[in-house]
Amino acid sequence: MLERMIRRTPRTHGEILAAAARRFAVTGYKGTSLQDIAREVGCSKAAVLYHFAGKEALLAELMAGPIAVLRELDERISALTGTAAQRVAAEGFVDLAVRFRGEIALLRGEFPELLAQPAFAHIQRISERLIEAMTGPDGGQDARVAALVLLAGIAEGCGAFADIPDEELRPALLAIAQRVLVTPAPPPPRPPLDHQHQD
Amino acid sequence: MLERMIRRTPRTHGEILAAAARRFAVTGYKGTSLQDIAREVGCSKAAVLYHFAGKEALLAELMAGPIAVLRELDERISALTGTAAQRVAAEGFVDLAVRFRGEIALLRGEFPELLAQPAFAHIQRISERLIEAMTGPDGGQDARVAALVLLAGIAEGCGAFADIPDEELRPALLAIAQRVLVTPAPPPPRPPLDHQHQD
DNA sequence: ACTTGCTCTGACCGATCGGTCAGTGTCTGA
DNA sequence: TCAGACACTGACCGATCGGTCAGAGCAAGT
Repeated sequence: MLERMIRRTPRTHGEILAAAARRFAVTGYKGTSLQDIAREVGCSKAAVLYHFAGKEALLAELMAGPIAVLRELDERISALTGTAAQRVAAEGFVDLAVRFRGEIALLRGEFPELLAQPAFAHIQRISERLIEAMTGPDGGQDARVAALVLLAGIAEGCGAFADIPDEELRPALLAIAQRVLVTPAPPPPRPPLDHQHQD
Repeated sequence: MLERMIRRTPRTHGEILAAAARRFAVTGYKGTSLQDIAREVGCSKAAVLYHFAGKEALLAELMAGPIAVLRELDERISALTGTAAQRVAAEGFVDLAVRFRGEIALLRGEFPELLAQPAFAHIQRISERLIEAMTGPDGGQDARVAALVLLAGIAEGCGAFADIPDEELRPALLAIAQRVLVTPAPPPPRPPLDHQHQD
């Protein structure tokens, strides 16, 4: 009887996931309804719920990649201290941001609330440790401000650089990180000629 | 007869506005319902709608201050070019961010969608011009990335510094801006010793 | 031909959203 | 004393949200 929406090729898991990512990136997580995603795919809302346990499950699967890398980075940093931790944190986060900029962009600044959800609770703690590491051995207020501005700027901004290939964006962000992070005062007696040294 | 919620002191315009700002700052604009605001004030949702035309009107009034300053900054910049525009843009935006960090924080990264609303359409254009000015005379890709990361970092991060007084936060952010923004290569004939030139 | 299992549908659920409305208590000036 | 403005209420509206459900269509196995 009702043949208007006949299924010729079944929708795949990944097809829906990609559509969700596209919508989330445009209208944010909260701002995207399951109806929107279904419309993008060309199926019913119920079909989306058939493939995924719920809206949260969609987001969780979308973020699984970057979250795994973030945890890995956290573990690597926790074994370090001082400038070593600072450098690894900055480089690691830049790498992560460049590689997963699509995923990060789709959160759009809804971090605070999304992180409040129990499913992402540990991310909150990791990003705090990341900022602490980026703050560096200096530990002063200026260093803390610099670390947070850098982290937020990269996280929030990297989604806007869709037109820049990875191999160009990464060094650009790394250069910014080197400039912005407060490194401890030059320890050896040395004329502070310029601001660009340290590997 | 129904005296359970007797009004002893009428709610003022400002009282509701302040409550809305508090809630928006915690749960974001979309994430805050009129019910939430009413609960914070201690009145009914209808009372909130009595004082304000709608949810949008609340946000508009809350953002009127920073928007006015932003427009003023835009006008000041439009009369300048090159490094002068770059410096004024950076300093002006830092001032704005410090002064209105509460208001900026409550947008929480919902900028993209909120700016899409016609009421804030001009803000979109202004921030684009601000980035262009911050990019500076260099105009290269790296300069553009630096400008956007700085802008996003300050906008997104300044809300997190509620514990730092204005007179400390301002110089800290200005120092970051000076470090991050790509200034034109030293103009006089000079050996290009390091890697910071490119047009 | 019949069964089984997968994919997907429209209809429907309760909750919540922004917003409207008729009416009610309180204060104030005439 | 009373009329009117003001501040505010609970009830209610249609829309939309995330999510559930019984069953239809279809392909493959037997």
